Amino acid sequence: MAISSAETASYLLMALTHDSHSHSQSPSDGSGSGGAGDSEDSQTGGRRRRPPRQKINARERYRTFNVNAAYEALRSMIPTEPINRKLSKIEIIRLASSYINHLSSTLQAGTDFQPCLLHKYENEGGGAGGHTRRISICTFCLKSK
DNA sequence: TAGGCCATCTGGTCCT
DNA sequence: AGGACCAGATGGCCTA
Repeated sequence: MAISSAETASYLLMALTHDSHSHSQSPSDGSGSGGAGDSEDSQTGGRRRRPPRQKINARERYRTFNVNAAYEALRSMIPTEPINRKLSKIEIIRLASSYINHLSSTLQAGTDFQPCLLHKYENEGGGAGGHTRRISICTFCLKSK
């Protein structure tokens, strides 16, 4: 995947507009890496004839591309160390959620020094409950100094 | 080498 | 009817 996202986008758009008549090579046309790989299906031995899927596949690739672009946009808003640390999609979602909580606590607490901890204590009356509670340490609180 | 992650294909369902 | 969205299946790549 050494292709820039701009190139990928234009390629996907091309694939969409010129929908399907190209059985030619492309990063993955027809049978990429997954699935049954027989999008043509009816070759020599095949009896059934399914409608061509290239156009639908191209649309799905374009949709996936847009989803990934959204992931990238979200990723760019999450501070990490190092700044360009690779995050999986599930990490992006979890960290983004956590970061939103952190920012929200920062607003409520009026400080950016461990706001999540402060906010938690304010909300819960400082731990008057009798039983021990687990204190979850916010990743972003740990980093802030 | 196993496990995690990902892209792609595909069929189903819902919506316009 | 066609497109968007989704989930399952599958195979490739990468890392511990």
